[in-house]
Amino acid sequence: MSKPLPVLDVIETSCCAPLARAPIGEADAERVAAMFKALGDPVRLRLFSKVASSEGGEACVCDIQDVGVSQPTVSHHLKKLREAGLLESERRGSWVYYRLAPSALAVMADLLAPVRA
Amino acid sequence: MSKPLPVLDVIETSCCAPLARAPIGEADAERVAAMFKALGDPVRLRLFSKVASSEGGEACVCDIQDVGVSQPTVSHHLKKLREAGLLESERRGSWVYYRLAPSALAVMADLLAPVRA
DNA sequence: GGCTGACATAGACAGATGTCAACATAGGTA
DNA sequence: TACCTATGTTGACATCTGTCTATGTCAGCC
Repeated sequence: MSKPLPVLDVIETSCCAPLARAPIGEADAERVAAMFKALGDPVRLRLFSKVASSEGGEACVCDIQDVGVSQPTVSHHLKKLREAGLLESERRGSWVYYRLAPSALAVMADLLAPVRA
Repeated sequence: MSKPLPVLDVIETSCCAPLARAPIGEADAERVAAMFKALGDPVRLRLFSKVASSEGGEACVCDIQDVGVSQPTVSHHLKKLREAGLLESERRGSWVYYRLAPSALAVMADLLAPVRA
């Protein structure tokens, strides 16, 4: 197995086999679906992409909140992304900075990895 | 631009830059979010994984419908996966076979590719 | 202290979503 | 023809979700 040890409470560095390798289990499906669901909204996807692509790996809310919805709605979506384990946040002075959760991208990319015949 | 020509009606073989490379545009976000949204339900994720991991690359509905919900609900979810461009279906005799849409996995995996610093 | 800016929370609301039972359809078999 | 099996469709329902306005909280500045 390429999964040495389950590290943290959320999905860390690895979760399960690629979706195309073996049928995902019921419990794993629940957790993984929550991650994909978080990206399943256009506004959240844009916020996530803005954070992920921002210089220095983090972005202040004020830098990314121009997505066509109200400020509370932005805050609501960022919370969802945090709860899904995709983003982390930290307050510094007046501003709150968001950055990618360490292995969020890798976990999802692994799940979607094509299985060479 | 690395997007020579939009080929089909859905996202074909490529859509846009990885989420972590540049902020995704509004229109692209709409289309991509629909794909992730389709995987954002545990039942759909399991159905998708069952099809994707099935031998020969395709599976009859009767082989995958044991996911804890009624048959109409399974049918409903498979339709959603089809509409999202993730699965294709074909009727052969009494049975309907589902298989992975050609580049579905690759498109999503590319979007989630980490951008090496 | 009071004020202002940045962000989060609470509550309300319309619309979307997941589920089921009932029905429809399509193909095989007799 | 009639019947059965496999699957899709319809309509109804409760719940979830995205959005807003209003309000709260926290930090800096006067």
